[in-house]
Amino acid sequence: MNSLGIAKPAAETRVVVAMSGGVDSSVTAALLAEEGYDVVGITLQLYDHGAAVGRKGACCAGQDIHDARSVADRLGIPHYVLDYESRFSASVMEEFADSYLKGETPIPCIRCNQRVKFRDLLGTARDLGADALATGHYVQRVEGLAGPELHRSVDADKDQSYFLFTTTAEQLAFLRFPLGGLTKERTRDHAARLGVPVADKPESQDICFVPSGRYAGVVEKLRPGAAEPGDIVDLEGRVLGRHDGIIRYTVGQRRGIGIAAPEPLYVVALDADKHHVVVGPQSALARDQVHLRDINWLGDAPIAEAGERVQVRLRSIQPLTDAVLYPAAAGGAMLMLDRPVLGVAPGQAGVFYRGTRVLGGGWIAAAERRLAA
RNA sequence: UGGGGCGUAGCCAAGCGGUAAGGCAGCGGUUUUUGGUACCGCCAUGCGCAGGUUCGAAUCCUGCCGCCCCAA
Repeated sequence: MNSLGIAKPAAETRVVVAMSGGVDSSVTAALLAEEGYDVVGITLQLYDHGAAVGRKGACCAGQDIHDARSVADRLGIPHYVLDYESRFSASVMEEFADSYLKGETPIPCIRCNQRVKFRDLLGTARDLGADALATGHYVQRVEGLAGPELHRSVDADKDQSYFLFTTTAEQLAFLRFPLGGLTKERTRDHAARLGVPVADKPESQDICFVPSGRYAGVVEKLRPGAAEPGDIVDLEGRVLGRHDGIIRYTVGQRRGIGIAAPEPLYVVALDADKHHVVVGPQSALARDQVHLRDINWLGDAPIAEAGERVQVRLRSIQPLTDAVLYPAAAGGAMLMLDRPVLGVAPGQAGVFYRGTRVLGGGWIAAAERRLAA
């Protein structure tokens, strides 16, 4: 049994590494190559920055691909660039735009993992005769009694399990995450030690196809006329001001509303039909009952009808909240939170944990406040 | 045009003789593989305008301008 849990010598184990051109995936490839695995680097070309942003000469995607190739050359491993632009567009960007039109707050990164990296790329890896697909995600794959389990990374600050909740048991069987047990600092140490060319590259943090955070422009590009102006109203429906399109707002948002009031105003809801941005005080954001759809369940047994005690994360950067999870119709679920959470936005993900283990997750469809007892 | 009140940054607003609080909005930053939240920082040489009193006024006085209210 080798370090990846496969019953073959490393040299006879082929591992495809998804190389983005960043530090993490580069170190992933480097570490596996150092151990003697038959590493094949693959970089996906997902979009054309020039087209997405409507301007030429800003081809960050191109630079990243170039970086990935440099790393592969340095490591002496084969490297392929695959054109996944049409798949990415169909599987991620179209839904991204439509989600905004519905007044939701999508997370394209999860769709990308679910529908591109862990579906299409994983299939390609199998076609290449690989034994596993490795990525630079900060999550852990732990062999449990009933098969591989998904766990949060050792480095709590870097944990990316929230973005991987859609990973299925079948995908997990084939996936490996060599960085899950490392801290970011140790990853950078490895990068320096192994002479990875991108060791000092800064963290990426925006949506990859939305440079400089101007996502509204991307949505308008994909859905011309999407940004219809409308009223900003309070909880009673009084008009307080105007906005340039609900696609520019998200539930829980404070800045950018532009209305002076005795206390800060937050976006409480988005009404796509009326083009209303509903605002109110922070207290109006409290939600303790959350409805989820398209649940991916990774527990050993089905969700208990009587309720499943879990901890949940409803936003990527947010502390875990204790809750009870109940199964619902049509592959959905309902969460009863022990304490109210602020800014629960439809379109975001709700991910369940027990200890460090990821039990699954779903997409937030709606959230409400139970009447205070 | 009799009586009363008010005019302080984009909005609200404290100050009532001692050298412009605070909140909201806005801007900048930190954090962050999703716009967000949170946190930190910045934001009126000037208080409707013009004079006067005073060592010193947004705060006192005079005039003007502009709003608002009351004239049953």
